[in-house]
Amino acid sequence: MIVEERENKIILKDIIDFDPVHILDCGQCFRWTKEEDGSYTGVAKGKILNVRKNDNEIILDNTNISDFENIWYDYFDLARDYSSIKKELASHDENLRAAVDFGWGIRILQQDAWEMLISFIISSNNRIPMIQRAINNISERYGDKLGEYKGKTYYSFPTPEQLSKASIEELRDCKTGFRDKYIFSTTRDVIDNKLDMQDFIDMNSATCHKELMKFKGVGAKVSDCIALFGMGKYDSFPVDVWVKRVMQEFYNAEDMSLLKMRKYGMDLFGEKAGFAQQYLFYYVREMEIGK
DNA sequence: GGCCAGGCCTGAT
DNA sequence: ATCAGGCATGGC
Repeated sequence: MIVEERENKIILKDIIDFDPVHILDCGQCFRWTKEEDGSYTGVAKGKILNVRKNDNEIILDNTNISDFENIWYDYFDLARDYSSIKKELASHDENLRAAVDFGWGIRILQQDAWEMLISFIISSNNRIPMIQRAINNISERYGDKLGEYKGKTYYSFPTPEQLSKASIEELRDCKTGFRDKYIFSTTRDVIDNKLDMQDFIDMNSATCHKELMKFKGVGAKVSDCIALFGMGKYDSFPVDVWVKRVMQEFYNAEDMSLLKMRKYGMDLFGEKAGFAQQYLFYYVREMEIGK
């Protein structure tokens, strides 16, 4: 990969295993929107970024070399060798090979742990467009105004302190539905007990998973998503309705409870369970397999 | 109008 | 430990 700096842009040449559509539309993030020109604009770490692909180049617009090195390099997980991950998964079984071939450009973003905690509480029994809307509402009302890009205003995701200003009713007004009280409780928990998300990151996967479930609104699946997308726990295996279909259609798990499917997936794919899950999720959701 | 969505909580067994 | 039933909201 070659990194070139231009006016307000970073160009990544000879980059492999990177496709903005696969990465930003595979359900792991909720704050990226597709522009009319096919590029994606989103917010992370208090910055607005636009991403697009041109042949074999990735163009990061509205940034500079300093932010690329300090923020986006890690955010897009560019230090990781996805070719070897895909090779290992593809050799595991034919279904995984098909899933990896289909979502070849997926990378697991290194997102903010606190943002993942609240975002995936909102995700429970919800749909992705509705989740995005609720998170945008929360960011607009309680986050910081970051600026404008292509005529639209962007806001940061609120800190625990900022979100603690919201009442349950105000959270309901953000279209969080019945999850309003969970968000309120979790935020109070973090503030009142001075919890540091870094402490969860420092735990081993099993402990982290168990501790996250102590928050209201966080069950096994939501805990796995927070650990996988916000805490670098790549052996997590979130089982949602789509992965449930995968396990039933591809892995003979017809009569298994969700909790047993989770353990089964972790046993099958080991330390790469999270990557396997993400390729499979994107594959079956796009193909609508099992629906 | 019924069903479902990146499920979780509560209460009953 | 496991299993119903309920739950906001909106698209199909």
